[in-house]
Amino acid sequence: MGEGAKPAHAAPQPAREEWRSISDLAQEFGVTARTLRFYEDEGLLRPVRRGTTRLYSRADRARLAWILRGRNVGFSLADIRELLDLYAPGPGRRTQLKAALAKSRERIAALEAQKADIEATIAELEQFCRRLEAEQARLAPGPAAAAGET
Amino acid sequence: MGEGAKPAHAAPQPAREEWRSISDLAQEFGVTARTLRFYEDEGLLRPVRRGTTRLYSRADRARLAWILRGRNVGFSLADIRELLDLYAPGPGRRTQLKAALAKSRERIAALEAQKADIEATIAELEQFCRRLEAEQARLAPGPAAAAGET
DNA sequence: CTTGACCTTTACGTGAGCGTCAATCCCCGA
DNA sequence: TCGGGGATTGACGCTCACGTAAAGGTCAAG
Repeated sequence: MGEGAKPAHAAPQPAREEWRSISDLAQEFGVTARTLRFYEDEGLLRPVRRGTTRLYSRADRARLAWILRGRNVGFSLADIRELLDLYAPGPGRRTQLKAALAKSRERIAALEAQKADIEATIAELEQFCRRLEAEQARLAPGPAAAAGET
Repeated sequence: MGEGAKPAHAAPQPAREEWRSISDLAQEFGVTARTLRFYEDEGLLRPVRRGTTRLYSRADRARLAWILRGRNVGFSLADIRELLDLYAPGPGRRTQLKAALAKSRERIAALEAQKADIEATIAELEQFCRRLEAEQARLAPGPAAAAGET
């Protein structure tokens, strides 16, 4: 360990924040800087600025991870924004609570269905793989070993 | 049973095929006719024609179900076409077998990852729901029962 | 001071996946 | 016979999620 020189009296803050530039963050998450700026325009991220330059905190990174997971499960960016907004400020009013609860449950139901579809697709692909393997085995030792295996 | 008049000497074919028009099929699967024509243009479906009119067989319906499931798990139409093409003609050559196997396994791996993301998202949403329910319970019986529950 | 590596904004381009006319055709029952 | 309802093929439009210049600011090293 011990990457680089540190000032002797270190660590006043409990969490060291470790800010990232946009290109660092992009590389870290396997996206482009364009994508991060786009997400900011869409209201999904709000990095702080030093001058005009964006700086991403740990919270921003966690948020980005959430966003990318949402994207990977098929959420639109609007969906993701809605869920993040839902998540963020514990909504005080009861009607809002009910609405948030309903939306969350809808999402959950849709995700369960999607999960079922994924499992079905995996099952079919695996069966297909087994068929291919059988075919492969049928071809290799079958025709009296025509081509040489050295 | 007994929908409509049938000729007396019925059922020579084992499978009755039950052809569908494009709008019937669309309604049955909850898509539009436009979508079905588009999928045909993209090489995903090949219904037979009576004159110029499309007629969809049971096989077409099964294929469509596969397509829609693929779409629902996030496959692009190009992905779906590739998988269907892979599926269809048992490719004879060993190199093709190996390639098909590799692609299938890649897909499976991606789907497993996606499934994990979905499960994680479901878990978070469920936890969020529990928080909302707790909040709800904290508001209802708390402030001396202001609004009446009859 | 210049160069180069970053950062910024603005803005137009792109591919996927359909939606939406428009014009035409064909068949079927009143 | 004449609508009317559904089928067809274009062809253009639109949204989403970015890609891709273009044109410029800033900072450190050489």
